[in-house]
Amino acid sequence: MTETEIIEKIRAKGFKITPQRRAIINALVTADKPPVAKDVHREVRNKYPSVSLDTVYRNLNLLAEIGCLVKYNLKNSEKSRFEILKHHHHYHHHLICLGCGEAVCLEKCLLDMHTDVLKNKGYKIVGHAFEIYGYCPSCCNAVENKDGKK
Amino acid sequence: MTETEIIEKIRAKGFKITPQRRAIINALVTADKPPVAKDVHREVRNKYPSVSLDTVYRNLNLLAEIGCLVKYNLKNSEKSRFEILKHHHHYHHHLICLGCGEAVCLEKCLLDMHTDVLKNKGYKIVGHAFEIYGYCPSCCNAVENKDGKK
DNA sequence: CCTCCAAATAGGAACGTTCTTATTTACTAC
DNA sequence: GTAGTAAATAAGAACGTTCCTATTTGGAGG
Repeated sequence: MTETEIIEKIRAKGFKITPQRRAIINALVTADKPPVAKDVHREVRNKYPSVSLDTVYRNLNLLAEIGCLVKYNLKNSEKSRFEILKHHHHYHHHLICLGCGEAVCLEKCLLDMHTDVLKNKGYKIVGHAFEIYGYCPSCCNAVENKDGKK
Repeated sequence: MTETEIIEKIRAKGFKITPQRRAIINALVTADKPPVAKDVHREVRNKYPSVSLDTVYRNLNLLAEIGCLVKYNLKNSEKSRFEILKHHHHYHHHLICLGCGEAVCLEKCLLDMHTDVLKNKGYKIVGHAFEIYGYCPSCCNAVENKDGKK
């Protein structure tokens, strides 16, 4: 997803385009790897020194809610990372070592993983979590426009 | 898993049995639903009023590391819940509403979900995360005893 | 161009969780 | 039993993230 597409989507949902918001989006699309909030904050401060960390978080979460990026925690309660959605690849699978915390990102999708990938990584699997995000029936009606927000 | 089995496992891994630890385990196995850390803390303080929250967290994380319970966050960065492993059901699947935050625990396993469950819940799915926990090849060697710890 | 209002912001407080440090305690071997 | 040692503890500081409040600002409509 390009910077322009993201800005268009924000506008379409009825949110405003602020200089801080632009700078945050720019930091995200130009990052080499999914940054943590502080990376984005540091980057944005180069241009706007008074931007608050809260503003960064608010915008990262907004972008996640409208489906422009995915937010994920590699290990339980480590810092969150924020990755702009390229193509339409909503899946995000990780193979995480409980010993050292190292995470391997898996490019393949769910079902393939079970058959191929897991066998070949040499990991000893002790558990997994699979969570699905969406809108429940009663929220679905209110979701089309900005009402999807909390 | 019973209280006795858990204590045996702790001993087998070379960790010590303290009164606080016993009380924490007891609070976990007698809870009706997976508690958050504060629930456990409140419960344990009835017996040992000076137990610190840190001690509760340290023990909950230890129990997760040795595979006696699962720790999970329903929505991104909500509080963690801690569930004693009954049977050998390592799977933990949730259907989470991005609108209201309500979570439905799914009893069925991964593959079934795709075919049956998702269709019938009336949720509009916008994404999911699937994370696998285990030990990487280089950690596997050091895992048999307490070296599996950080 | 002005006005107006919802949305966005900065700053700091609050929350959940982990870390640090100094002290105490459970187990082991004598 | 006693001594020695690694592990566990309490207390509070620190960290990542969210919330609260008062102020400012983007953009729609006159």
